Amino acid sequence: MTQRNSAERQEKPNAGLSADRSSLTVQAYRGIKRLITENAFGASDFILEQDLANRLGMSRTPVREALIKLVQEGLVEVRPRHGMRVLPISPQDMAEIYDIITALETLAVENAASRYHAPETLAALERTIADMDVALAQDDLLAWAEADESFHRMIVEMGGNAKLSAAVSTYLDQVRRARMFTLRLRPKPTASNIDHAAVVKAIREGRADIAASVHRDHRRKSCAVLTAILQKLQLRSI
Amino acid sequence: MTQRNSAERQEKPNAGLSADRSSLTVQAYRGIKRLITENAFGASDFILEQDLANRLGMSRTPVREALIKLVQEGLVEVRPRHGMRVLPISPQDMAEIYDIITALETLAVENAASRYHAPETLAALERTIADMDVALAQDDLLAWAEADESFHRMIVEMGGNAKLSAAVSTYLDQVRRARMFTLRLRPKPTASNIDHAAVVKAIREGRADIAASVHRDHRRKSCAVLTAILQKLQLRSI
DNA sequence: GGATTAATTGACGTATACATTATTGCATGT
DNA sequence: ACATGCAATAATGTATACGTCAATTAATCC
Repeated sequence: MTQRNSAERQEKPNAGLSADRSSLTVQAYRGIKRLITENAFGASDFILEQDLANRLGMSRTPVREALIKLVQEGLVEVRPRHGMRVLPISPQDMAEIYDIITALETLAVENAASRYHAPETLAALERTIADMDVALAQDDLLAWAEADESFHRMIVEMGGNAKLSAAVSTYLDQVRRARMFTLRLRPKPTASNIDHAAVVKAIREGRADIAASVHRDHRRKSCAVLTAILQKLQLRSI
Repeated sequence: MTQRNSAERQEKPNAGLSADRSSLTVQAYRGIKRLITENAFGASDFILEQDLANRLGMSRTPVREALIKLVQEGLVEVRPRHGMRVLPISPQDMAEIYDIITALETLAVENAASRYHAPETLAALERTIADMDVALAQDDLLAWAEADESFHRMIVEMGGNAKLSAAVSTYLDQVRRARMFTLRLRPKPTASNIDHAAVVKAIREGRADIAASVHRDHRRKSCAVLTAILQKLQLRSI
């Protein structure tokens, strides 16, 4: 009778968050993704499935399943007898991905401006702008990047298209490493918040076309800055 | 000893295309996708991993790996003790996906108009338009749909952003079933080719903004027609 | 008789075993 | 010394084994 006592507390509301309860496959997925963002493996060296399995304390099966997802999300590459590696990003990749992000976020912002938003939502949005200002004043670029990403995530969410949010999130993951890399190489992003504020204003006023065009410009500027840096450094890829 | 004979001929140069040489996982992927588009399983009934494995003549492992991909592409759903099923599409899903497709294709068309294209490319493009006219004249809606999809695929390719092409393709897969379903329920799409021709003309002339806005309108009209049908039929989902 | 609980079933998640095949290193011949 | 081919090695792709847990059925209690 190894059945666990049915009196055990139900954890339905917490289901998604409790790390233990989730399957090894998703633990592997999260684990590998984490290792990637923490740059635990030097760019462009290959890691074998078995090594990942050892490191994560599980067998190859869930690792393989996680890798399939990560490959499809464009985060890693798997070469049959060499293992997995983080996909390097060339300036052109960067440009292509940013093009897509720009189009998708612009759509989201356009939709967001056509919808009603609770005052708290808009307040939260403006809080991220304030956070960015503070971070910038303190020269805390990491905090700035985090707040910036929050802002973008929030306005995309406000568009009300879940599939769109998911897609944008995937593409942001693809360029995160490159963005972090350039964070200290780019001029202080002081102008960003002017754009952000303008977008929020347009959303508040329901001016979809203005919100869209401001946001499009905003992203295009970012893209230009980042790709320019990558190219200047003569880096074929990161 | 059911292992297949190792004396089998090498087909390296043909690797990607020969069905035999490709891994069972990709065979499973293609096989299941094919079964879906051929509507081999009635919408909304669940199929177990083992059943799929039997049907495809392989073990559960490659089936599971294929399912992970299909889930992530938004084509199917897997419920732990019920099996896999084709994801039903509600009118709202349809609208959300079309919104994304519209944004992405519009970007591609805009890019396409800013690039040079070989005369053969443009000729091939116009051939699909002719094909659609012929198909429509003969009331061959299936041929029409195929040519229409070719047209859209080609202009997206002409944008020159590979990741963008892949993304659009994924989203088109998601709505293909619904589109096929409505094919005979919608008014004859006679106006489509007017739009298509206008897009090609704008691309030829390098007028990115015109190409973009014409194409956006084109897709929005399609979306409106299709979602209207789904709603009229009171179908909560397909 | 209805509802709650216990037993049973069987599908899934994961680990492991195994055959295949690419890569690496070595030996051999020119 | 260099290229070529063969053997050894090792990582992968796939199958299979197995424990776990959810869903269903049987059984018990009020």
